[in-house]
Order: sequence, then C-alpha cells, then structure tokens
Amino acid sequence: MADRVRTIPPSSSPTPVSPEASAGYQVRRAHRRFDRFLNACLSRQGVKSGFWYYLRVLWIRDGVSQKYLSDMTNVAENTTATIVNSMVEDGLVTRKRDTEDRRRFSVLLTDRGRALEKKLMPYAAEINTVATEGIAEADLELCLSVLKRMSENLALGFDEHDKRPSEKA
Amino acid sequence: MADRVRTIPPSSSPTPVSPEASAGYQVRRAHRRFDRFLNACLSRQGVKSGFWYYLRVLWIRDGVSQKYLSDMTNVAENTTATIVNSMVEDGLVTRKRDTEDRRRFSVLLTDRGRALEKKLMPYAAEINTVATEGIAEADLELCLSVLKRMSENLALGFDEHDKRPSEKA
DNA sequence: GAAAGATACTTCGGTATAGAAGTAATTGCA
DNA sequence: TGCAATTACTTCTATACCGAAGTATCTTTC
Repeated sequence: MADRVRTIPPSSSPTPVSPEASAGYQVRRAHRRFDRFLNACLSRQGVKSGFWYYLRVLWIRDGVSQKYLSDMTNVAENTTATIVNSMVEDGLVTRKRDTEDRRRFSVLLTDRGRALEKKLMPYAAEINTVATEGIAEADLELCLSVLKRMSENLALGFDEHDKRPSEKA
Repeated sequence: MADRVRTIPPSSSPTPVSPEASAGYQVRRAHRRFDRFLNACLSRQGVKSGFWYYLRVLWIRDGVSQKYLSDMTNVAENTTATIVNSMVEDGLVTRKRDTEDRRRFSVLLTDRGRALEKKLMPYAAEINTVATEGIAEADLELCLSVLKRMSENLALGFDEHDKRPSEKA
C-alpha cells in the first residue's frame, strides 16, 4: 500500500546525512525560531498564535469554509475546527451555515477580528525583516522557491499514499 | 525591555507581504510537510516522532545532558524533560546522575535505543531525497545556508531579549 | 430514486510544545 | 566563607497539532 512512505526502511543510506546538511533539520530549526518569535509578538497583543494563520487567510478572503482554511494553513481539519471554536469564543469570527451546501460553514470575521489586521499585520513584515537581515534578495528568493518545491515534493508523497490508496489510472 | 520583539507594533509595513513571498510562510509550510512525512515513517516503526530528534543527537553523542539535548533539538528544557521521561518508559534511554555536576543527568541509550539507529536512520536520507527531488545541488545548498542565517537572525532577537535582559556590556 | 461513495465537519484521545514558577546543586563574588 | 546569582531539571497548565472514527449532507451511479 505505501510506496513513497515505506513500511520497510529503505536500504542503508549512501551518505549518513549530517544534521547541519539536512534539509529537514534546517527547515525545522528555522520553523522553531520563527514560531517563537511570532509567539512573542502575538502574546504581547493578547492573541493566541494559532489564530494568526487563520486570520491571515480571512483578512485576504472572508467567509470561507473550514476546509479552505485548513488547506491554506496546512493544518488538518480537526485542528481547524478546534481553533475556529476558540476564535468564536474570543469573538474574532462567527460561523454561518452555507446555504448552498449545508455541510459547510462560512467563517466570517467580526469587526474585532477585522480590526486586528492593522495591529498585527505589521509583525509579518517585522519578523521577515529580522529573519532576512543580511541575506541578498536573490538568495532569499531562490531559497523560498526551493522551499516551495520541497513542500510540493513532500505533499506528493503523501497524496499518493494517504489520499489515494487506490491508484486511479 | 524588549527591543527586537516590540510591544508596540512597528509602523505599517511598506509591502503587504503576500504569504507566498513570505519566508515565515514558506518555512512553516515546508516544516508541516516534513513533519507529516516523518510521522508517517516513524509511526510505521512504532516510534513516536518526538523521539526522533533526541535519538539523532544520542546516536552521534551518547550520555549527554538534557540541556545539551534541548540545545541540539531546539526545544525548551521542560519539553525535553517530558520526552526523555517518555523515552525512559519506552526503554530507549536511561538517566544517570552526573557525578561531576549533580544537577545534571546523563541520558544514555539502551541497547534497544541504539539498535533503532540502523532501522530509522535511513529515513533521514529517504525523506531528504524525496524532498529535494529535482532541486539542483547548488540551489539546495544555498537554500540551506539561507535557512541557517535566518535561524541565527531570529535567535539573536531572542537572546537579546529573553536570555539577557540586562546587557552585559 | 435509493444505495454507495465522497465531503465537511466534529469528537475523542494522545503527542509535542512552551511559559511560569518551583527545587536542588553549583558558581561567583564580596 | 557565605550568600546571591546561575544552572539543570521538574511540575503545572495551556496551546497546537494529528489520526481515527463518527454524523450529516451532498453526489454519483445504476
């Protein structure tokens, strides 16, 4: 059943892959640092960091489904459900049954949720500014495109296995 | 007190920073995908994903302190405490008071913990291989060095604030 | 047009993570 | 030498996340 993600480990690696030279390691470390920095910013504003990613989606496009939010934030749907609940409690969004497809909810910003954009968005720039200090523009762009490609590569491995257990072709 | 991590949001960003073009966004997405892929591999082997990062450190250098593990894995010390407890329960490591400095523990691999190296290490290469498919060697290396620089930049902002509230110089 | 499958969401249980505050051991310094 | 600061670790509480399994709704298919 599995293919990219095997049950039996692949034959021993040719290169032992030192952590420093490993993409997985560097991505994880960078992520942890971004995450802590972001948390520090947001907690000062009394906003839970889990909200951030959802707010960013909603500021761009309001009234979307939880599925859409999950896809955009790269988070599982049950996680989104939990966090949206929490955001409703905090008065940042409301839920409304979609009339077209009654399985769905529309998640809608409240005034308070919308107002946070002005207060919080500058942090996105702030964090990226700090993070990218001393990095040439071209290098950064290349890095981001490599990250994007890696995300796509890893998603592929997954879709094949988890989302489509039976090959369609 | 804070400096890099401000209480008052910085003045409004010059560029609105579209998510796709944001380093934070790309790093986070890549991290989530790596994380899921890794989890899928490890759960098939009955190993909790939290163990992985600690095992990797211990396979290289056995008998280190929890502090050292925390530093190497970029994880807070209380998190390390929890996970090491869990690893002890699962019989992968043991703890031994350091006789030189009795505040410390040495975390030591059991035979079982050591044996996992052969079984699990190939995944490090596997994941990186899948992730970096179609990416030029030079581009990857540049990407990793940019990630490293970003991690350093973000850590700096933190150390200034959290680790050294009072300037030493 | 009814059963089978897919989709959107929820609930439950568990892991991974952090911050804050506490304890014990060590180090630094007056 | 003795007390203050620091360090290593723990405990408590809360958040962020996932997989599995369940419900309701929609779609497909014969």
